[in-house]
Amino acid sequence: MLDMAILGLLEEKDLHGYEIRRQLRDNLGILANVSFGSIYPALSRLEKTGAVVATEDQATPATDASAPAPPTGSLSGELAVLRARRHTPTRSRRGKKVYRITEKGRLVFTELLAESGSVDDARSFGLKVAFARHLAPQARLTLLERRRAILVQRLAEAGAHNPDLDVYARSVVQHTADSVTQDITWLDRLIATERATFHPAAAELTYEGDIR
Amino acid sequence: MLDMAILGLLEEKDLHGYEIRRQLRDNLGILANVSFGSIYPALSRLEKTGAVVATEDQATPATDASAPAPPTGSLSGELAVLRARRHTPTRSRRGKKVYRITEKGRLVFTELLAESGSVDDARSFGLKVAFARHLAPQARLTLLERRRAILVQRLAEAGAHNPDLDVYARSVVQHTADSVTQDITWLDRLIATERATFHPAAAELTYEGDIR
DNA sequence: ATTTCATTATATCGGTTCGATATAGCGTTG
DNA sequence: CAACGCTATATCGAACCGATATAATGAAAT
Repeated sequence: MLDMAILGLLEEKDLHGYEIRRQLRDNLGILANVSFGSIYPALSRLEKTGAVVATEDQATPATDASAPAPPTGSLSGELAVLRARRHTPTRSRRGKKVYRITEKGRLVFTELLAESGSVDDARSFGLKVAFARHLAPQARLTLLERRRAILVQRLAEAGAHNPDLDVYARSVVQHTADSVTQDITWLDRLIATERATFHPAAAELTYEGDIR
Repeated sequence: MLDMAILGLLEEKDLHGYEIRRQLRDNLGILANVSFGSIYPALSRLEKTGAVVATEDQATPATDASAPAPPTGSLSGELAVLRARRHTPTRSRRGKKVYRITEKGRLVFTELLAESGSVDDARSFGLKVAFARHLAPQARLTLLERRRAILVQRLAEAGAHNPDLDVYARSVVQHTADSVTQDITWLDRLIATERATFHPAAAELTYEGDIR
């Protein structure tokens, strides 16, 4: 799921891991404050499958420290340099690895965005919606309806609130149900808007029709 | 986190894995439909640390099939029995492993419930609230306030919604923020009730006072 | 009667995410 | 110039999920 979001960001411009996290955090705020422990493995995955390529940070103007053995005079200094080298063979001086999306990556992104899965989780669904502008109107509508169906079903199954629950359990269950209800309302608004823009004229005719 | 919930259920009565899942699903419904891939490892964990003990299913009244070599006359029948025995050396006939909470388990439960962590995640927090009746009034209040503080901070950090977001991203972010706001409102109600029951008389005096 | 099916029941596997931790370069500020 | 905070990458263990395998049981269908 993170993969999709990362590819979505890289579609706009090349970024490195730290920036990706910032973008997610700053732009999508509450929805996606993702850990580095997720970001970097995700980038490795994507690189391994060829969806992205890691390029060196070309912006290394001042203080060229790539000399083989800078005679610092300090032994510990030299050792530190070597240790750093050993640990970061492919990285540039600043240690920035800028990632660029490939053609395959663009394909993968489209697939991930359009695939039927990843709708059960609120987080994953939210991320999909956040990048829904890359979807065809039809696929967008389908996505929203699929999520709606899941929430409705979940609400129905939870159903009749158990009477032998104490105040706290009942309260939290009720509140969760209310949240889901609000989610559905939100989806209904989105779906309505979506339908209106899709066929603005025949809106009243095709209304409530043959959904599969 | 699951550990706490499981111990909470076992505090009421002995249960086996399948039942634990059902209880969570049926009672807490939407909030906690937990996978078996979480339940069974959790039970193993708890057993390993001695928080629970696995007992045999003693309820095997009718059709006593524990005879060493029931003369079924059918060879395949005998073989089936033996194969079942081989695969389930510690399990009873039905394969049920009923878990009972230990004294240490009760202690662990109290600790898990009272610990300051596991409040960032909506799920974990929900589960804690669901078992909040086992908490002291003070600890209960603290739990609710801690969660509230986190949500408020999260909302503040998300802050000024980015203007250069498209309709979809903006919509999902806004909706998420609304949900969090509703969560806070809910918490406020709970906190108010909690305070009222804690010191019913001085409610108006200590009102809006020295929260840490 | 027996096959078939749904339910009950336990268990493991691979993959994803998180939180914590380690490391280090860099810029600002005291 | 030392201390601090931000930028930046990376890895680790633990938790959880979804899928899958296995098997016993009971009821319904044939």
